[in-house]
This record gives sequence, C-alpha cells and structure tokens, in this order.
Amino acid sequence: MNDKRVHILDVAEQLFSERGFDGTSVRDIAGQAGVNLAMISYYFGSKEKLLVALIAHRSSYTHGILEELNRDDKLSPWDKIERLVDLYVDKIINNYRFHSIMTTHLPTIQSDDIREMITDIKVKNFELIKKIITEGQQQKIFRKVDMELTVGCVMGTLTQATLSKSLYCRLMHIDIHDEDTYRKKIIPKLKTHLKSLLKAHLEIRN
Amino acid sequence: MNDKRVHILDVAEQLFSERGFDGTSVRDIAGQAGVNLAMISYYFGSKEKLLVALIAHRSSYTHGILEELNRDDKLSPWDKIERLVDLYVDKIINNYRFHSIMTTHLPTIQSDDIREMITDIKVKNFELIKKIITEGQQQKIFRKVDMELTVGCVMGTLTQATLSKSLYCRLMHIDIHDEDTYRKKIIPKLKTHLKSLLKAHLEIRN
DNA sequence: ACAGAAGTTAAACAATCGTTTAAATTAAAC
DNA sequence: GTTTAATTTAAACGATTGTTTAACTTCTGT
Repeated sequence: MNDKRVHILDVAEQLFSERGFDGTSVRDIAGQAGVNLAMISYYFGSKEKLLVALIAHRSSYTHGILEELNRDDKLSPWDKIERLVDLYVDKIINNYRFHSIMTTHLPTIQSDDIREMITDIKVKNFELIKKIITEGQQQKIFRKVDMELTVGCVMGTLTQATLSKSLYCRLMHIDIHDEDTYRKKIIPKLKTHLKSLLKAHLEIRN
Repeated sequence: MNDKRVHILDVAEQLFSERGFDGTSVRDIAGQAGVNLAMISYYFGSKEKLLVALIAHRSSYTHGILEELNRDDKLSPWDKIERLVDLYVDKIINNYRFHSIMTTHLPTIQSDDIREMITDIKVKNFELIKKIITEGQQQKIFRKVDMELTVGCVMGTLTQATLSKSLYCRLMHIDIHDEDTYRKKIIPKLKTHLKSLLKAHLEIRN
C-alpha cells in the first residue's frame, strides 16, 4: 500500500483511539497527517471507508501469529498456553491504539457490515484459542471450563489494561501521559498474572 | 431530582451507550425524550454537563452495595467472594448501558476533570474488592496474587461481556438485538465462571 | 515531446452541530 | 387577582461537519 495512505491510516488510528471515531474530524486527520483535506476522500472514499481500510490494514498486519502457534506440534498444551499469553499480551498492548478502537467502537457502530467485520475477526481469534484449550482437554491435561468466558477473561483483562489505563496508572503510580513506562510495567505483569491464572483455572485438581 | 430531568438522563444514557457521546446529538436526546431542544441547556447547561449529571446520578444510584458487603463480619472470605461476584455481575450487567459509557468514554475523554471523576469511582470500587482479598490473605485462606490484575480480570470479563456483546451473541447463538435473552443467559454463566475462576486462583495449593 | 492518467489543491456545498435568544406560557407567592 | 418567578417554545446564531467540485500540477507511458 501507498506510503501516504499508510501514513494517513497511522494518524487516523492515533486520533480515533484518543478522541473516538465521531470525536475525530476528517480535517483533524488531514491536518495532523499534513495532507490536503480532499485527499482522504480521494484515497478512501469516505470517513467510514477509512475506518474499514484501517481495520483491514491492521488485521492483515497482526494476522498469522496465532496460526503458527497452533501448527506447532512439538509444544505441550501448557507450553502453548504460555506462548499464547506471551504473544497475545505483546500483540494487544503494543497495538493498544487499534485494540482500543476495535473494542470501544464495536458497540456504537451502526453499520451492520462493519460490526460483522469486527466480530468476524474476534470470532476467528476465539476459535484459535478454543482449539488450544480443547486439545489440552482431550489429552486430559486441562479440566472442563466455560470456554467463552475463559477466553473472555483473558481478552477482558487485556481490554481493561487498554481502556482503563488511567485507573491502572493511578494504582501503579505512573504518570497518565507516560505511555512507555506504562507499557513496560504492565506487559510483564500481565504475562505473569495471566499464566498463573490460567494454570490454576485449567489445572485438574485432586 | 425532577422527573423530567431523570427522564432526559435515561434517554441520554441509552443513546450514549448505543451511539457514543459524540455520536449522539442534543437534538437526538431531546427528540427521543419528547422535550424541547432548549430544555437540555436549561436543565443541565451543556451536553458535557449532562454527561457529568448522568454519571453523578448513576453513581449515587449504585453506591453503597459494596460497602454493605464489606461491613458484614459474619461471612467468611470465600463467602464474601461469592457474594461479591453475585453483586457485581448483577450490578454491571443490569446497568450495562451505564457501564458501557463509563468504559468506552474513559479513554477518549479530553476533560481532565471528568476523567478524574470516573477514575475516582473505579478506584473506590477497586479498594473495596482489594480489602476483601487482603482479609482472606491475612487469614491465610487466600494465596498471594497480583491485586490490580485480579480485580482487573473480574472487571475485564464483565466489560468484555458488555462491550463485545455481538461476539458473545454469535458464540452463544443469540440474536444480537435480543437484549433480554442475552442478559438472562450471560448472568448465571458469568457468576458460575467467575466464582470457579477466583476459587482456583485464590486457593492455597499444596 | 506529448497525451492521458494520477495526484493535489483551495474553495464551496448543504447539513448538522451545541448553544443562545426573546417571546410565550405556566406555576407559585402574596 | 396581580405580580413575580419558573418553565417551555420556535427560531436563529455562528461554527463545524463530511463531501464534492473544478482548476491545477505532477507523473507515466509512448
């Protein structure tokens, strides 16, 4: 994709995540990106199609990570869970802007098409994680759990770390505007906690 | 508070949760509430002050539930956890519109005052849950866990159930527009799952 | 060098935004 | 019943919204 197009998408991603889709004007994006206002219509057609292009762009970008994990047969179910947590935490926290857009806009989106598109991506991710857990259960290593909410708990914790950043900054005594410090502290914290949580949750108890 | 004011707040809550704050116009609210456009400025001063009034109204409404729980000395830590989950799931899922507004608007809010206000409420809730877990730890009933993320996991799962309703409707084969069926199915599911999860997570293992 | 496509621009479009105005109506106080 | 305050109304305010237009420049292929 064209450099200029990608640059506009990057700027749009930042502004959408900071101010929301409706809180960001096309003029804001054009101004911040240093391009003429009409270029956005010229490239993407409309503001909504710009959002669709952003989702398509980012999804293809992060795609394929989970598939690799699932194809790796040498790993035990426990190893896969650990790798899954590592991959997922890195992926979401390092793309927190995009993740924030996907999460906060999903309920407010009026267009059925876009909502279906976003839901599709989430279902796809869900299926891959489900597969890992199901494998462990078939090998009698994991116990029976609520599949939807076990995945939802992992995703939810990461969403929480993304959307309630102001809360966690307060709790962890980090300046709200210091993005890097927050990411650097929350990533290992999330990995350790989620691994420990899933271990306790999935372990077969006597 | 005046009946008409409350009615406007109810309508605003519904529209804000469906379309977002910036996606809802003052005319939308006035039209849906059946009042004149100027009444909203007359009552609340501005659109932003309307949001502040909504938050104040709803917060006082749900306030005091957790305090009662914490004051009850007859309950064991495990009992408190169970009661906590029951109360929290009911509270958030039954007020999912307000919860959705609080969560999705927190990152996009420009006004420092409003963000601080919302963060304050969340910190308050956090402290109450933290107290329950700390008590159990002091009695050597709960093990040492990451406090922020243990609470974050519970809140995150509920946030997930609120914001990604379209995902869960797909997974649970519920029509996306059938709010009642979704609530009726997700509430017991959430309660069972979160109790089981917290039990495994907090239990001292040998 | 030239023709046609692609890119870029400033200006304007109608529509909608949040808010205010001033007049009209209703309610309350004495 | 009269006066004063509170409520409600339609209309208008200027600003901003997403999008389009038409003229202009740059690039591309021959």
